[in-house]
Amino acid sequence: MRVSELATKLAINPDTVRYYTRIGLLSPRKNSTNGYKEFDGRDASRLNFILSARRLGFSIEDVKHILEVSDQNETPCPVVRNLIEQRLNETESRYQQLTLLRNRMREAVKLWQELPDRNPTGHMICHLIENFPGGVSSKD
Amino acid sequence: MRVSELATKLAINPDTVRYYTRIGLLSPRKNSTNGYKEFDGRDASRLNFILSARRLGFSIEDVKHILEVSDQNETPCPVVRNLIEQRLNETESRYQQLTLLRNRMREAVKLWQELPDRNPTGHMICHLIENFPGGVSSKD
DNA sequence: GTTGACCTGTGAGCCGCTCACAGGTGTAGG
DNA sequence: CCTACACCTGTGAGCGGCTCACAGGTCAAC
Repeated sequence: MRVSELATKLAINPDTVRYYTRIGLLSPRKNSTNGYKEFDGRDASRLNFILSARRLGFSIEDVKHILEVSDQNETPCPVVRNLIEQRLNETESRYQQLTLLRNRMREAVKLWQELPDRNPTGHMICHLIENFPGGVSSKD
Repeated sequence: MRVSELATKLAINPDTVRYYTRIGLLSPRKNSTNGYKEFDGRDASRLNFILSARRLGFSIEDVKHILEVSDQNETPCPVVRNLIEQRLNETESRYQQLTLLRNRMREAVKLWQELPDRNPTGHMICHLIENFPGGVSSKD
């Protein structure tokens, strides 16, 4: 199986397959006559694993680590349980940040419907943005 | 005012001030004897504007665009209203994605508490990850 | 033999900083 | 005047995870 066939099978970009190979997550044989990558069934399940892990929020570095353990025929499960706790914490934190951002943006859109346009002045570029609550205090 | 003083005043990294200067958002005078950047009050309010805009989810490119309009003494407000709609849409979409990811991760953590560790096999690297519901269908 | 769709490896681009580097400058203390 | 030492300079690279661009090789069908 060559790059594009594998990529099509798993519904991803061929360049992603090449990329994973480049960074050592996949190790296809190379056709000795033309140098093309040749993937087999094991490569396909390996790639399938990588994609599943990515969908669960594991980083490429995490995946690399998990594969190293598994490649030594040790169970990667403890590592996996450990890593997902960390990644979940980070995700919760990003989620909070993003929720706050979304709320600010929604509030801005709503608030700005009531406000007029204004020309910039020497110390004000856009009053909509600069007067939006939550900026750096100006009585500093 | 020099880089570090301005950075301290607005509680950001001096390198960020340098970066914004580098990409043309800020244009401090240069001290002719030593080449150091010299910021004045207008630079400070400009930077304050940039930071406020960033906190509202505008991209650097957006900020650049808004500043260009404002620098020609035109009101940037229509542009600002237009841009925030786009950014809000993108943010809502990222928010949905992140919510789904967070839910998958939480569910995985919960589900995996009931499941044992297992050694890798020829076609399975980590059953926790590969058997997690929502992966690519295997009856393909 | 020619077309045209595939393949190769490598380098760069995306975003928004942040850090590293090598060297110049400013200031306080001896 | 000399020495520390903290600051400043510009530029280049690194982060993550791809994605695209490039120049050229390969292969099947006609």
